[in-house]
Amino acid sequence: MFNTRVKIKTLLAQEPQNLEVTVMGWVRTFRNNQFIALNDGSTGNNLQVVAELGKFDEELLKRITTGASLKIKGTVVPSLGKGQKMDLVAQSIEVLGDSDAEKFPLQPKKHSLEFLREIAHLRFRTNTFSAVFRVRHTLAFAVHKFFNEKGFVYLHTPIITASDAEGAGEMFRVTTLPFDNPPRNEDGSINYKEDFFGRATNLTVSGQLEGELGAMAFSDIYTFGPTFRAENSNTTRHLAEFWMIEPEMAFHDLEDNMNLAEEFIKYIIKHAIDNNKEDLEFLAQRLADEEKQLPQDKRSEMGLMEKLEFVLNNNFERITYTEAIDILINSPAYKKKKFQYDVKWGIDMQSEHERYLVEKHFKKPVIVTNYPKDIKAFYMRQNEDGKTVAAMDILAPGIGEIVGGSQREERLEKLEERMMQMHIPAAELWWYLDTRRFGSVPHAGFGLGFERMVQFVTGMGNIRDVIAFPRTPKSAEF
RNA sequence: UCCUCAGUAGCUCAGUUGGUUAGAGCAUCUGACUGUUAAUCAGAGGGUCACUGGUUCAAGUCCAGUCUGAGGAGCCA
Repeated sequence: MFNTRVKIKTLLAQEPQNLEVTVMGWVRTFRNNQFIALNDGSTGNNLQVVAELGKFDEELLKRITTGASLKIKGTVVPSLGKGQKMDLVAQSIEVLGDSDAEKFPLQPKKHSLEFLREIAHLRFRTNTFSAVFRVRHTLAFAVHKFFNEKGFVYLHTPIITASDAEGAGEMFRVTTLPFDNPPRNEDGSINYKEDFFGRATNLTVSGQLEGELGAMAFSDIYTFGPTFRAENSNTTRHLAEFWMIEPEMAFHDLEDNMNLAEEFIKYIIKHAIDNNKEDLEFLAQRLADEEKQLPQDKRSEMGLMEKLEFVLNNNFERITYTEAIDILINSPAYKKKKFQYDVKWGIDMQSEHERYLVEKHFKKPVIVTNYPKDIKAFYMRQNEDGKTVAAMDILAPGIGEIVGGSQREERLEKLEERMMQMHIPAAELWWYLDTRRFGSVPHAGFGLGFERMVQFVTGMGNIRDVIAFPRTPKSAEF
């Protein structure tokens, strides 16, 4: 029976009044052959356990090494030292699992994030990663809480999909056919009729199309699940496997969509501040220390906590694509030819353009709406001007696009016409088009990259450090 | 995929115009000390200089290729 133990978070919240308790956790450091910093992951803070001199035999003390797991019974008393309010004076110490000090890779010192990525199975045991993943949990929980409170239905859309029509990127093939000798048609092409599903299948790149089917019955649904892109992307903000949140709402237009997205983002940030203040403060300090090494002009103007409070207390800037282009063309940066890529109406904005708008011009999250139809997906609702669609992207400082969404084209003829123009096989998507045939309604939705949200809230610069076991090109360890 | 940079001890790094036995801090081990806060002090051990090939009397250092990692770009969330 292990359940009689007290979690360190619970213990540290109490006053030290000679309580007798049992704790379990992992050794962070063992100082002076006397003081054990014990952590059980319930909080970033360690419990200081005091092993009084002469009370325990040498053989046991030698086994108290960084990384070892311990069960300790003792009495909680006010600490004589300065760094903590309480000590657990040990009566008994049991080593549950040894950790060979010569082989355990984590040391009580600062490690590079790159190195920790190589030992991702152990990095949860560091201050930084335990904070990041507690915050990640809180954010995930807040996602469900937000939508649940609003009466959304959590819809589990399929991971394996037969449609490759979304056009959201390269897909991973799912098959049970043998690679060395697949069944073939007479013309030499692979015969997918013999494959597991009787057709070619892939891992999903988006649950949106299925999400729309749900919205046409429940009014409001959201998905929150793994999403896969087989792009050869090597950046600090792309993963081959990531988690995406995709709400879809019937009887919503573009403005409703923006309102919901903004409220949603603020809600989950607030939830993290309310529930993980210590972790966020730790991460803020980490970020500040890291930025001290940068030249002044590369440092953030705001600390992490300030940035989050700022986002909560200010409305996101809302501009149309056309206005965004005007701002860029009239910017000092453009006039001084600072942009590598030219700006004119119709272009797909480059990272440098988005960064300028968000980080230099507005200095806060920006929602850009009504993009040219030629650079956006087939399902977005066509505007009256004949040139633009009711799309909206939310751009966040330091991250770039964090949300991509739109009001959907609910008019069957318009949708079919657009699919034809963009060479989307309508026959394959008969089920999708059926929603426009039977009780079609104006509706809208968006996709939010969960890891990018976690990056924004934790201040972590690399997306590989906010997902437990990142999948990127040439990397699928663990 | 493209561009740039990097790969030297378990970790973080230094290593001069190519030249004797490749160094430091931390970690580890041994000992000392004992109310410490990444404890401290003394000593010791620890290297396929990413890999393959080449140039040279001589390569960690120069050249080519490969692999891996990082940053930026594209694709996007």
